[in-house]
Amino acid sequence: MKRSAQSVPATKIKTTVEDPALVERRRAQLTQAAIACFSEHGYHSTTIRDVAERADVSIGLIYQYVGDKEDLLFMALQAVLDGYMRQIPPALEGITGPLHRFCVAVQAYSRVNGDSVDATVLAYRETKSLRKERRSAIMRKELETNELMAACVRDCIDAGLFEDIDVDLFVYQIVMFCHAWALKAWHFAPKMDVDTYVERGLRLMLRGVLTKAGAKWMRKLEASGVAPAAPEGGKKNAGHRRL
Amino acid sequence: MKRSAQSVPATKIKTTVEDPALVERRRAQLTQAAIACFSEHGYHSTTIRDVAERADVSIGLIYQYVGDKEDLLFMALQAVLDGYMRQIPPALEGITGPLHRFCVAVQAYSRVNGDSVDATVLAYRETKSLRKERRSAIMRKELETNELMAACVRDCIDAGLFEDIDVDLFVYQIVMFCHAWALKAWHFAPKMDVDTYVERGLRLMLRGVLTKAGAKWMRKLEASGVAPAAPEGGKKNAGHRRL
Amino acid sequence: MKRSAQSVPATKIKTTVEDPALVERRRAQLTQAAIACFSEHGYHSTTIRDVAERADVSIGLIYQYVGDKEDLLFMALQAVLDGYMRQIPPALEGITGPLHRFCVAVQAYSRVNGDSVDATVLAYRETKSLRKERRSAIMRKELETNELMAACVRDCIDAGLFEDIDVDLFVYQIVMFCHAWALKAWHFAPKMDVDTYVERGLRLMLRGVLTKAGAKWMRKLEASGVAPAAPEGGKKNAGHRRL
Amino acid sequence: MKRSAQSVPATKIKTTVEDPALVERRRAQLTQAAIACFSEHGYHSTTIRDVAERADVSIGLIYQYVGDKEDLLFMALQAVLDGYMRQIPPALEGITGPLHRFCVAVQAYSRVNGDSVDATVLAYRETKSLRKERRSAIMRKELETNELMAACVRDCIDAGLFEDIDVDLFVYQIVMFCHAWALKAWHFAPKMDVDTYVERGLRLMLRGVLTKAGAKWMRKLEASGVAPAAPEGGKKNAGHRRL
DNA sequence: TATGAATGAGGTTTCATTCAT
DNA sequence: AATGAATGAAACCTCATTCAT
Repeated sequence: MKRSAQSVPATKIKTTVEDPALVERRRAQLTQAAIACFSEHGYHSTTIRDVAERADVSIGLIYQYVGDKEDLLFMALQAVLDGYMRQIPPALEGITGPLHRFCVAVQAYSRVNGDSVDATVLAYRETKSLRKERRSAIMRKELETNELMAACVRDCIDAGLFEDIDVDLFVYQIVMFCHAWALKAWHFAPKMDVDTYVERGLRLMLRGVLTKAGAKWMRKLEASGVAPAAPEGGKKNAGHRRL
Repeated sequence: MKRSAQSVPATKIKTTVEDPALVERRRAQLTQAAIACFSEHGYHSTTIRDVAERADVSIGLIYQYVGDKEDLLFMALQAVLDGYMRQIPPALEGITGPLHRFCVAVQAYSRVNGDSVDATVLAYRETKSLRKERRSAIMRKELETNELMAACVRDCIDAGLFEDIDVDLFVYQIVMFCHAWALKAWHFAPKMDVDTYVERGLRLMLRGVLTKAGAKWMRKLEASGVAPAAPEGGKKNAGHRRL
Repeated sequence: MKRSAQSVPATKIKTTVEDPALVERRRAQLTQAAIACFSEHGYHSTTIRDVAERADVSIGLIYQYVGDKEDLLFMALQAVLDGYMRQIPPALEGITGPLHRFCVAVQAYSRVNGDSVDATVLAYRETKSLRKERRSAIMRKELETNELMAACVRDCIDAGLFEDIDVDLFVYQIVMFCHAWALKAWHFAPKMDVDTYVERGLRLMLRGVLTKAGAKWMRKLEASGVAPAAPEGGKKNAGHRRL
Repeated sequence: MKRSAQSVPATKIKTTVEDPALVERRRAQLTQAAIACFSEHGYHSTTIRDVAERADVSIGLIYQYVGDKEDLLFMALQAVLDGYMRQIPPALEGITGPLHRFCVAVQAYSRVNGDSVDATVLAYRETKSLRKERRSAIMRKELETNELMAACVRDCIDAGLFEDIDVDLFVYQIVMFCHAWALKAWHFAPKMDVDTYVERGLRLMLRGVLTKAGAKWMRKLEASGVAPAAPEGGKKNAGHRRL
């Protein structure tokens, strides 16, 4: 007696609730709870009851806003990626110098990443737990985010500040470097804070990429404190740490 | 919620079988099957029965060589990391030039990685599914592997071929870059092969690191074909910008 | 991570147990329990736990011999219909007179029916709870059973004992009449026993069907006590009008 | 497992609405929707939401006119049986000849049955899903309906048109024969239409029951076209309709 | 009177693990 | 040492029913 399964776009999520505003609010609530639970114990080890308790709702309510558990994962991963998309553009607002924009973009990226280490790790752990169409949707979102940074890189190249490098590869190198902070937090967190981490890493990576003109601009930016400055003192971890 | 079982080092695995040679053989067999299954479907979605069938043994037999399912995961992850440890030293055998050694080490690393993409992804997905002590054991193993490359880097610095960089950070940058091939295979695999990928990435990363002397050596190595050579004419990839 | 679904004949039932003899034995055990439970409370109101308890096995065991709850229903209904198929032929063994065979077949049929009133009712209640292919399999079985009686009817016609009637319709009339005993047990059971019921009904139905020759034979059979005899003096039922 | 609620006659249904006309209207609306849903998917597989949607009302509204889901089933089954009660008497209006009345009654009965095959099947499937008191109420209704036909039969006997048969048994035989059209629609519907079915069946059944006088009358009726006529042509389904 | 979001008990099913053979 | 049938806890999900609006 199964009811037939309409072929809906794989990214639409079932709900029995009619008020769209309510749906949005509840979904946000559930997504937050899901991110917290999944980050902590992983997707499979988290029960629906866990999420319900975390969100302070009943189990039944969840299934009024979501078709199944996987939907929660999908929503969670989308929200994580949306975080990047949402934070970078505002950070770039009003900034014009291409190199400056690039540095700010990386900084913004690394901050989102640093603020939600668990969520980033979650994305690496559980994206494969989604069925294919949704996995693709997530990947597409990742590429869109990368594109924000890629645009900055291209501007730098066009402005003669960067060598004519492989943009895609370079951007992914930066992204992976940022993610490494989250993925290898057990290694880095005790040694330094995110900003130090990014600062140092960026300097390493930029050295091979900046043109002479780019290097000159960089020094200016460093002087004004908006770009990775040469470490003024105790290299390894001046005493911060967190996580 | 049981934790410590102090008498037994957390990394020892229970068995009811007495012949150590047999234990070793069976465990190897199970580990291979586990890696295959876990890589394909993930740890949680794989059943003991799946592993038993893949290993062509009975379910009961598994529990004679293993205490529980998590042991299989532990064995699998260890084996994956051991792969790196096992492949790099032989590759370095007989090679003396520090820069040459560095390049070969990276190459060896990236090849293990390229040959077992699924296993690398597995490590990222499922390390957190281990209980803490074992997670630490896995991390320790990762650091040991990194140390193989770190030694090469330090030699290059000491030989004046590399600037005086943050070794740890640089090594992790390379490692992450290699892993990215596996983690983002969906993005890179359709565009190029591993060797091209590493070649290009390495060149990007080295430019900021080589001293003048290092750069000279590099050109020599490239000429002799053992190091990332300037692309003579892009293959799949003729249209991309590059360094 | 779903495993692909082979298209097996819709009537094959999944098992994880390898020994076919054991499978058969356990399935029989489960089928009996299922018939009992389903007859008593209906299919939907019966829980798997109910069946497990009735069969004195664990819940898990059931799922080693059966794919899902519907399989239990299918097995139950098949077993019910098989009952008819199994009982009628032996009853006809050695009997040669066409009219005699017809009477014995009906008698056998009505006895199976009378012995498993609940099961017959179950078939009427729950056949629709099966998915289509299986529903068809059950219907096919019903027709096969009817064919046993249809053959007798045809023989009677060929022997000139029955008029040239619509065999199919006549057989179904008899079958429905038998089933009515079960379906309307609340009405008939307090008034008479099955044999009386069939005897009377049969006489009603035969009167319109027997040829003169048939009627003569019938009287002989009645005299020898193998066919519905004229009631010599109603039992429970002395006051009722009768044929 | 709760049972009796003695104060309220088991057939009274709870409502929070005071206007009796409204109650009646709404209940009729709900009953129609319930019959449709239950016939289609069965009682247990139908959700209250299904019924609400079919009736185009809210879920909450249902519970203002009905105590629980079983009430809907009860109302539905009552309505189905009422259908018979409602259709037969008008059909008999003005007809005086006992045999004529009998034939018309059967015809009317079979027509109700033929027009609501699903509903008849529903009654067979789900009557047992009612608690006992209500089941009895339904059975009583069935007997009342039968009584309409029994009266005709008795008149025929008294008029010397029928032999002195067991009225109760004969009526049930006819009723079951009619129901068989619904219950075995999968078998009969492809072969003939209801009227043909009833016509043929009735002739079979009447032959054993009509007295000589009855038979004469019958021929008259057939001649005037109001009774089962001898088939004029192609037996099996001259090409009419089906289910 | 009408609505529909919220609840949570309870059902089906899976699967790690045990243990008799 | 090897097998695989048996177990049952625990997970996901449904849906009758309530109640605030």
